[in-house]
Amino acid sequence: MAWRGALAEFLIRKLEHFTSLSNDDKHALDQASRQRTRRIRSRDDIVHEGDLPQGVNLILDGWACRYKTLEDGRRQIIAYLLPGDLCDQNVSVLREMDHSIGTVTAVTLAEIPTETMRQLTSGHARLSQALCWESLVAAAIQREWTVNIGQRTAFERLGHLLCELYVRLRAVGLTQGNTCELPLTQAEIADTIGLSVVHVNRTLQELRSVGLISLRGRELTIHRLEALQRAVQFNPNYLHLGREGRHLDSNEA
Amino acid sequence: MAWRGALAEFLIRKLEHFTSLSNDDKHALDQASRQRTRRIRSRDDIVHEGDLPQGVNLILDGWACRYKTLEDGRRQIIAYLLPGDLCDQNVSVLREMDHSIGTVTAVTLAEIPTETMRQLTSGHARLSQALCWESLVAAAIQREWTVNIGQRTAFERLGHLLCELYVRLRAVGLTQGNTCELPLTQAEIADTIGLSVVHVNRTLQELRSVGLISLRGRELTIHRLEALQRAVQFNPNYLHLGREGRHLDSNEA
DNA sequence: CGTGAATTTGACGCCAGTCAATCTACGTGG
DNA sequence: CCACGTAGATTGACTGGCGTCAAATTCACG
Repeated sequence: MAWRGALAEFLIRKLEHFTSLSNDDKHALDQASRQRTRRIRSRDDIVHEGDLPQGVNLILDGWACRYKTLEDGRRQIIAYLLPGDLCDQNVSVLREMDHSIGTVTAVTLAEIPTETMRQLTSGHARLSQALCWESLVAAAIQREWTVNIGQRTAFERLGHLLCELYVRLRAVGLTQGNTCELPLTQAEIADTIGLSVVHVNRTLQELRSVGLISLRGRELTIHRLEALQRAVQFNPNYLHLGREGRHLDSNEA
Repeated sequence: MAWRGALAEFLIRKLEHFTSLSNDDKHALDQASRQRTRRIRSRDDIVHEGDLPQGVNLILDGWACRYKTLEDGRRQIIAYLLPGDLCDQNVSVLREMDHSIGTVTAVTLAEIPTETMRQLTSGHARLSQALCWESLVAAAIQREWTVNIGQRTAFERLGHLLCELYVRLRAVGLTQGNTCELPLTQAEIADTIGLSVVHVNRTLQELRSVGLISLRGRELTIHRLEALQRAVQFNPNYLHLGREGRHLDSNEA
């Protein structure tokens, strides 16, 4: 696999869950990722609400999140940005960010200029569709979060979140067997699923005590993924990882 | 105003909150809306989860909603689609709908074929940006709903929803003074903001008793919009209605 | 008017929040 | 190498917002 080690490695892996890309596509993506990279330390802000949107950010390494803060300090984490995730392919048409983006761990990201994005999509039809797919999936995840927070119990919410993160990490090759990293504090989890820290703690213990997961340090293990999925009604269809663009595939690669 | 009465009237009005469109742009939009229109009766489904996505739907008249149902019957309304709203500009790259779309009232919609959309965006740069803006705003609304359900109290959630719907309707000219239609049952409101019907009922009474709103039949009046906005921390910036594309404006219209 | 849907009300219970203390892990400086 | 400081995790006691159940009332409409 020639693209292991490419800066855009995780993005390429993710997009290949939709369709296969040509070497030319992959090369173009990797080149775009090399123009300007930045390293941001843990728990720091990348973008502030109110900022003028800049070009597209691609997470190369580490975890970040979108979040919004209310006047009285309540905070909601709106999305997690994992390696291979693109932030805001088209935000540049907006004048002002309506939320912030901050890091969870130290993050390396590629800043892809708007113009480079334009070239990428206009010159590579397949790639353009794959990028479109990636932004549709991001929207689908946001919708699923609405369902998760709106309808599910604490137990289901938390289990659902863990399932999603595990499956998304697996899609980019960041799991080892049934374990993956989970660099979130319980306070961050709480702000993600609309619960208090105390209740997150108790619910985690419940998930552990029924033998579904282990969580020690920053390492999550899901012992029985199928069982967990059933218990929390996690249906991965919204992640659209089933090579839905397979009718577009060619053998050129 | 030449475009009053155009089928795409509401969409045009909405897009003009972003930038001004040329007569050519408006004409193209209106033509696209005339190719195929459909009428769907109240409380009926337009699209089912699992369906193959079809072309783009434009709501010409009436209210619809996106929703998702869990196995045990719990339902979450994920978004409201109001006149002028486009559903899924690019879904055709997905193989399967991950949620359903149903009507709230009787709805008239225009089905715009994928190919027509392509022509619209490739031949009209300004329009293309405006449509991009509209889908970014839809995503921003979805994020705000996550915040709303995740962090706010029942009182705030409900007030916030009412503010949003009022402001969105006003943006397409569907308000009269400080009143607008609200064709939702309390059960639908409950499934929207993650509360029980009973509690929605009590919270509505609370909003009425403090003199912020009236709601009789299908008619909502917000007596003191500013006060309501403050009381529920509604900040309309996420709707991006401030002509953020104004630097693109020309005088050609 | 009759009938079912929608709204409203009351009583009661529980899930999850709050407050506050304790424990643990870990990095830092003496 | 250990004392100490701090962030994060955990626990217990208590509270309250919101859910559930069930009945009553009003509304919409044929």
